[in-house]
Amino acid sequence: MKLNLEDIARLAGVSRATASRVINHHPNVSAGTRKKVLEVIEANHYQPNLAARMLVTQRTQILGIVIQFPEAIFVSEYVPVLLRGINTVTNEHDYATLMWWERPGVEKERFLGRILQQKQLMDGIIISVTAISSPLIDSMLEAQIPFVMLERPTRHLDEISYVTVDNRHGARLAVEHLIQTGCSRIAHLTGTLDNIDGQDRLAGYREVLEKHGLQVDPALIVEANFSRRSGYFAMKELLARGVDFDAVFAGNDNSAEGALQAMKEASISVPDEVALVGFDDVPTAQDLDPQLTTIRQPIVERGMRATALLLDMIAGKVEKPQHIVLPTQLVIRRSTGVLRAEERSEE
Amino acid sequence: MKLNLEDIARLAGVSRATASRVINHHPNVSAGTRKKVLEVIEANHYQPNLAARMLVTQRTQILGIVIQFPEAIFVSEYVPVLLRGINTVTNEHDYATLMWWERPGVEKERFLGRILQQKQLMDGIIISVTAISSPLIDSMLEAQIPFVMLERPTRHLDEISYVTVDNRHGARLAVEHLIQTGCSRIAHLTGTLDNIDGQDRLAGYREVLEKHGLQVDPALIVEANFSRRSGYFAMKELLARGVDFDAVFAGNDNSAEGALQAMKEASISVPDEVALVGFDDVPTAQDLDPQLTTIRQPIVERGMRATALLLDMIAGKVEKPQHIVLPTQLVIRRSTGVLRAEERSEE
DNA sequence: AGCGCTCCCGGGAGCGCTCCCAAAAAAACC
DNA sequence: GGTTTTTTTGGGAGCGCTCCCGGGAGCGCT
Repeated sequence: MKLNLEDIARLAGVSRATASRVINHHPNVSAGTRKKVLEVIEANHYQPNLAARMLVTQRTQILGIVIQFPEAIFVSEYVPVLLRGINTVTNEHDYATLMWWERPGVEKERFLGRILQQKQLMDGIIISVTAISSPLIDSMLEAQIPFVMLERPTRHLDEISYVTVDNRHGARLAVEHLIQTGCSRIAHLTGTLDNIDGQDRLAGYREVLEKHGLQVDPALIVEANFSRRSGYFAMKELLARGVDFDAVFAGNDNSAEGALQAMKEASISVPDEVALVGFDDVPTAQDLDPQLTTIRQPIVERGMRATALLLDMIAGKVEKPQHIVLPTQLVIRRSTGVLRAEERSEE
Repeated sequence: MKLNLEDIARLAGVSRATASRVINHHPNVSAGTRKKVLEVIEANHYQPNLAARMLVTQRTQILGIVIQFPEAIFVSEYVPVLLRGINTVTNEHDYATLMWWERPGVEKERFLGRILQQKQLMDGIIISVTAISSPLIDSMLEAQIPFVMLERPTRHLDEISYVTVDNRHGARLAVEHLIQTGCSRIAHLTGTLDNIDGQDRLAGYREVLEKHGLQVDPALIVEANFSRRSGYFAMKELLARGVDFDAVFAGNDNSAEGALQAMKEASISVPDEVALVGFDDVPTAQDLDPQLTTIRQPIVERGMRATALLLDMIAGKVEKPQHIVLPTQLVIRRSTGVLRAEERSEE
């Protein structure tokens, strides 16, 4: 009962080739026949068979998204916002997205095997990994499948395209801001440290302290992993250490939120006693009490640019790997005490 | 350079048909030729072309997952845990998953159109919607595509398969427990109320109160939406109302967490002054301080069962729509004050 | 030896589409 | 009006696979 292109062509009184042209928006079809064919298609709710099309075009119109995040980070706001960015572009280009979500450490080989096995289904892949060195990357390179990373890789830099943000610069902005507001004992709750974003933010933090002749006190650095809970416990740990501090630069907004909660429980006032800066500027950063000063990274754009780049690569429009670094910017809110309530900047 | 089945057959000295039999584990192939063919496949890293296979078998080996959640709920732990359950089964059966995530209210028609357009790519679909009435359901029924819902639908009950949990019973357990521990002014922070799960939990709450001759006080019911933030603000709202209460039954663990935070800020002790019960038993329920008494629903199993059912439907093993309701169970922890620390039950 | 039966195997059709190429029609030009 | 150019159309091959069907080899039995 399902009609195929042949049927449509017959009903419209044209050849299969012409009907195909209409469907694929080829220019050389007269207005009359085009209209005729479209009517028949419409009347019969015809939809071209995608498998057949894939077979001959060697294109699937599907993009893979590989996310190697632990659940704790998967549930952070970063992921859905990123997905939103990716989807914006895929939707525009009629691409579907095949999602691969791997919890690190869980059946690693099988995961990779499965991706490799189904790689034909995807015209290209967007990869976001927390762990810096992943066998995935090597496999992708070997498999010759177009892919774009969302983090700066540590190896094969000149063979891999990626879209990232200027984490180091952002971290510098954060710490500079804290210093300018008069803080001198600045703690850092790190991000995931086998993740390049986390490393870069830590590096930026160190850099600014050194530049200002402040010593980098290991007692002020607590390792966390970008999750809210880790921020909470890192802050508890920091408090337990009994060291003196007047500001906290958290690895991201999530961990900042956790840290804030821990400070509230310890009756420490933000920003009066301790200034707090996050990173990312996820939507909820503005909803915290106090509103969170943070480093904005264009998450949506990060996803969009990566996707657009990937599509260009698939289309053969990109000759050599592209490295895109999006800017970060300081967004000042209440948690660093600079603004009085009436001065709060609007979005 | 890419080999096809023809090449493999030639290299192994057999016909294409025989090579195909080997690949598809057909029985009638002699051990010798099977071995031969497998060797050639192995040596050349041959992978069958999925598009061609799809074209002839009419199967894609892809499952669609449609999630209609706002971002706030998407980031709750429920989603990744559910996905984990689904993936467990799809992985076992070599199915890939195409994910469609819709933020309610955002370009609804286009979303539906896209799914319909690509429905051929999916052998079946798993649907989880917050909004009770969704045009999606009607479209799916009309499109004759096998699907399983993760919530009990309100219409077409006898045409739709679903896997849900006994929300109402769970809610009853929660409130009964609170009453047994001596609470009488029990507040409820509802779940999303245009969601059937949320409705059922509210209904269970009402039912138990009435059964015990306690009046259902509207002042004790605050609408929330399953997100942590909504729980936080709902609790603030409840406190602002100035009504007396000695227990809170939250729509889920996330909102319970938010409520807990609000109570901490208001210096209300849980469980000493107010007992708190959640719903879901997500992993972090045990990490809260105090650990959260909650109603456990088998989230992973919910995903697994739905997926398994869907695969059975696709295989034609299911003649009429199935309705699966998984049990819920009370998990008592510190937040209802029943257990002293040394009595805490282990998992 | 002859018969029937099972077990293996190969030939060939066909899934539904795109795209090349050549032919036909239309348009443009002198 | 004839010729060249451009535009529009159709025929046919081919993408890589599965599966039906029929033929042949091998085996056991009378």
